[in-house]
Amino acid sequence: MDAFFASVEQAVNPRLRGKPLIVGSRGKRNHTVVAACSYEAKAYGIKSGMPTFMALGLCPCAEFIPADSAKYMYTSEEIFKMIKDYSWQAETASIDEFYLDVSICGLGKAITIAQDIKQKIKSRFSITCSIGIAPSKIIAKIAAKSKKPDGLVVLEEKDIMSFLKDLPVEKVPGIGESTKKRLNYMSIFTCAELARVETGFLIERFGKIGLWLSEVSRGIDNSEVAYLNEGETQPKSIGHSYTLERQIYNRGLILAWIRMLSEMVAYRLRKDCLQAHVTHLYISGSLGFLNRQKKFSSPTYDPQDIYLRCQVILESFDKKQIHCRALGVSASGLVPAQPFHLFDQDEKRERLISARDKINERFGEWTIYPASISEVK
DNA sequence: TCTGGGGTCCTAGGACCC
DNA sequence: TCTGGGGTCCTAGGACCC
Repeated sequence: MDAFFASVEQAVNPRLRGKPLIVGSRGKRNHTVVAACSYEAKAYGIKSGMPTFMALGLCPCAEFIPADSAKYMYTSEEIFKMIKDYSWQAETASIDEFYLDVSICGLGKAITIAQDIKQKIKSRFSITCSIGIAPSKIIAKIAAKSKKPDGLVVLEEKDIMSFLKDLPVEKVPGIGESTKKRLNYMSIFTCAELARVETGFLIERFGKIGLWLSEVSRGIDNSEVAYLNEGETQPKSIGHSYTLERQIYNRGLILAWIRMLSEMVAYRLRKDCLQAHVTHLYISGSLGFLNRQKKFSSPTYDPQDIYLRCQVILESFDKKQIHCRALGVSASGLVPAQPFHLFDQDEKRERLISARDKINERFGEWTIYPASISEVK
């Protein structure tokens, strides 16, 4: 999709069309970054990932809308339902990117399918997308990105090398800031230059990534598009984090935030019918970035357990006073949830948690919550 | 106003087991 | 006499993506 979040907002709200629009990742304008921006905003030099205050500096008249992820998720799912009718091999790569393997159809048919998809998306959602058609996933992705918005780029096997020739290495998805710097330091700036380097040398320098770099610079990517229904993909981790307005020192307040995040993580685990063995706690502040994880023998989706586990991890941090600016709680080592009725108390606790979920689902989240989080809610 | 929040994958070292 | 080798699991941290 092109400028996905911003396009969705402009589609549902005619007042925003034709205007520079910034979709922020959180409710408040300050203290957040640009999650997406309209093409009108891009014209001012605004980019996603940029702090909002900086974006507003470039274009003070830009409209600011807080992100509404439920809306984007719904649109994304509806688009995928449309796309998967064209092939058994259809994959969701992210909220606004999909892969479709239509290689059996031949190139002519592939182009027709692409035009068809573009037209359907436009008529149903009033948003545009860019499509790349190529022999591999990574080349198709680069092709799609090369002509936005509303593009359709076809790259046949014979065109790939000339297409990649002058492409800066950082345009390849998977080559980020750090790898770019290392490559540039070796005087490697384009894919053609990368392709000339010996594979062995790249492996020596970059390990497993080296082999991938070597292949991708030659347009080689043998990864397959996933088959539909192929392993209902279960998340590997579930987490929430929060950046505070300013540093806090008060241990009680830090614990209240941890409790709040534990509640959010545990709720999502229960929604997905999962339990977690591993709890992660991270805190950034004056001590730098602290990130610790701990595996526990019994899996849980009980917010109280996650909170207590975080406290165990917190103990392992420097005992000195912690100054905290941002904090996060996440859960991994996920397994399907099993009701555990080993003791009466467990069963009572389960009933309590599930009753609370029902109340909050019916009357709104945080209708009932632990008193200990009242100061941060 | 002074840089978010949600994830995935990979690597390396230490602990531990047989 | 004076401590191997192979494997797995756990943890921390880096890089990357949208």
